[in-house]
This record gives sequence, structure tokens and C-alpha cells, in this order.
Amino acid sequence: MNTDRTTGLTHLRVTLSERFYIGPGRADLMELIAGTGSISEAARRMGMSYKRAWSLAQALNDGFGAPLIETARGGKGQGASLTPAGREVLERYRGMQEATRRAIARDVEALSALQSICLAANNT
Amino acid sequence: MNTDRTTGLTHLRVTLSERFYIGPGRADLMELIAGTGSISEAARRMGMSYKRAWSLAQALNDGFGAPLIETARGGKGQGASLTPAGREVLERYRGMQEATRRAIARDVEALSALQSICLAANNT
DNA sequence: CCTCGATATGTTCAACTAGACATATCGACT
DNA sequence: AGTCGATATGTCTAGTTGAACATATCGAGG
Repeated sequence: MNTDRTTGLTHLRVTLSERFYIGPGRADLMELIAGTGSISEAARRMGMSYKRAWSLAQALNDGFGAPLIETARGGKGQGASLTPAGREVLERYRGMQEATRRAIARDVEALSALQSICLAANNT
Repeated sequence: MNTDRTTGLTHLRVTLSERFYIGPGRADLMELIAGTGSISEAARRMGMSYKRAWSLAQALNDGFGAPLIETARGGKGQGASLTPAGREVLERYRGMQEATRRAIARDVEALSALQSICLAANNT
């Protein structure tokens, strides 16, 4: 099911409150909404149903307590977009992902090495 | 269902390979196994079924490719424990959690502040 | 050789989830 | 007024998941 939404090695979820968190999937969705200007198109590209994407958007807005994703129905200007707050949340999250990657790089490397050693020992 | 296995604000999952990853739940389970010397007791304390805990232990061992959790059946020395590799994996993971916490502290703070501002604006 | 506590493993049933469909709604534009 | 593309929402169904429940197994020690 999960086409690995991990963006590399680290899957980071930041919980701001009892009702709001952001992780790789939600961030990717926000990014695609910003890029395509449409929830349905973002859903297609993420390989999920429109309904699921819409529900996630709702969860983001409701959980945060203020709109992060705005929608407009009908006519030419219809579609979805990020609010300024939404853009900041996304940007911050990307920053945290990068900071985390840097912060744990050495440990990840060490774990990989440990695993290689164990695997080699098993083949003896 | 999920009694929040986040240990604070950050939920970090590190994917070492296609077949192995470690996150907060698996780390907690390993820690409890190390502490109690028993899978069943660890399961009880985490509020999960023995079977689920046992499956997780299997997934950890199988995924890593070498035993991280060892078990012994029968008699006095029976129970479960971490192998040296298991101890190192756990220790590294805790280190990465801490490093991540430090690395993103400022951003988390900024996001919290942003949320407060938005909530205040909504009450106007 | 029988007990005891813990591991090992299969089965079954309930709950949750996600996806598929099916519409309803909206509003600028022609 | 009618078209069109996208949002908004409900319903139904199938697949997944996990918790119970039920045993089987192990082996040191009394």
C-alpha cells in the first residue's frame, strides 16, 4: 500500500499539539497542492483517492486551527492553494527534515556499517 | 488506538534498507525487552498483545538480517534479551532522537508561535 | 518425570481503513 | 441560461489489522 513516503531515509513527524502533526505524507500533499493548484490533481500524482486527499486537507486545517489550505469552487479561479501560514508550515517542515538528515547522518552511517558486519558474519 | 508512541514531539523513523527500519514503537519495545527480560512482560507494559510484540521482534530480527533480540525457552534462564547488536541499534536510535530534538527545536518553537498567532487571530 | 513460566504459532472475529462510486454544489465564462 | 472543471460529501464494499483465544513447545529444577 504505502509507496514509501519517506523522502530518503528519515521519516520525521512533528507533533505540535494533541490535534496537529505534520509528517512526510502531509508535507508532500501540501507541496503538490501548492504546485498544481488542485487537490484532485495532487491526489492523482500521489496515487490516492480525491477523498483521502480532501480528508487530509481537512485534518490539516482543523488540527492546526487555522486554514493552511484554501479552496475555491467554481469558475476560472477555482482550485486549491496554500495560505501564507500553510506555506510557512511547509517550509519549516522541509527545513526540519534537512536539519534532521544532517544531525543523524553519522549514526545512520554507523548503523549501516554495523548491519553490513552482521550480514557478513552470517555468511561465514 | 495509538497511545502516542512519540516520546515528546518528534516521531522519528530511520529506514536503513528496504527491509529494515526503526521507529519510536520498535525502540520502546526493545528497551522494555532489555529492561524486563521478557517479551510477554514488555507487551503487557506497552498495552499490546504478546503476539504483536513477538511479531515485531521477528520483524526486527528478520529485517535487520541478524538477531537483535534473542529468546530462550524453558527453565530458569528463559526469556528474551537484546544482543550486542540490538543494544547498539537501540542506543544509536536514542542518540538520533536526541540529536533530532536539538536540531529542530527552534523550528518547532517557531511553528508553535505561528499557530498561537493564527488561533488568536481567529478569536478576534 | 512432572511442574512452571515463558516462548512459539495458528485461528477467528471485530474494528478500522481505504478505495470505488455516485452525486451535489459552486460560480466564472461563453 | 447552460457548460465545465474542480470542490464537497455520502454510501458501500473489500482488504487490512489487531486483539482474543487456544495450544504446542521448551527445558531447568524440584
